[in-house]
Amino acid sequence: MNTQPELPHPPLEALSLSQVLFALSDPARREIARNLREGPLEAAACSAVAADVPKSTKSHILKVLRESGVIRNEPNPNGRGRLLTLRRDDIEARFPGLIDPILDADLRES
Amino acid sequence: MNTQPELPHPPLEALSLSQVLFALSDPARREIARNLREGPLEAAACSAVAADVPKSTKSHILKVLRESGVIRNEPNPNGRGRLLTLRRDDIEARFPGLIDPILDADLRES
DNA sequence: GCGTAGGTTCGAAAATTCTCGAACCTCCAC
DNA sequence: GTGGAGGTTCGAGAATTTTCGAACCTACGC
Repeated sequence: MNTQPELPHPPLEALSLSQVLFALSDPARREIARNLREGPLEAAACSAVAADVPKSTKSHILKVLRESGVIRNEPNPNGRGRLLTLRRDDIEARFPGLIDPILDADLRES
Repeated sequence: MNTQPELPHPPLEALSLSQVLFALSDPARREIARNLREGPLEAAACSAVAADVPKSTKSHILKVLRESGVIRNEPNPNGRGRLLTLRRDDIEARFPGLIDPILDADLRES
């Protein structure tokens, strides 16, 4: 069985606009979120904003995203590592119309 | 004539998503932006997040909003004090659909 | 069993942001 | 012109965030 640690995630009602906006105010964190638009990804596969960022730094990035409720970070049920999921529906339920313009904007910029 | 200082404002093309999101990630700053939805206001009239906040602090709040391109802060052409304007059209042009969900969300929360 | 890939946590140092008093400026009322 | 209301800037200290190595953990391949 998989005994990888279950990390805490804020429930839907606890999502705070300030925290979500803050989490998404960083390009590296936003890039992760954008990577997850098409579906869940293994953390390892997720564009770590370049491979040269230390593990602990990447872990911190994921932590901010997770604690703000932007992503879910769970043990990968059928495989190694962890599975990242964009909490799109939750964000949409709590802050309608918010997430798409944010993720779309980056596409235009680059 | 009015010799009140003209403060620098980023041009439309220079608006950065990161800066805008960061500026709006603070409730006090967001409240100012929300106050300006219906039109420009004198800075003094703008809900300073309570009257007990020191002038320099309020000035700093306005600075973050101005430097991120969220608001305009100009000498009041016909009157005392300064006039604050939400740069709604600029933000909308650069980041379509972004500003309304953010400002709407707070209404629901309170 | 051993090594390694993938990942979290804990400190501590560096960088950024926030807060606010003091000094200063401009306009207006008197 | 004096005074005060409205507001910016500067500087310093407090608080928050970021970065990253070190230590540690689990799952997997061999």
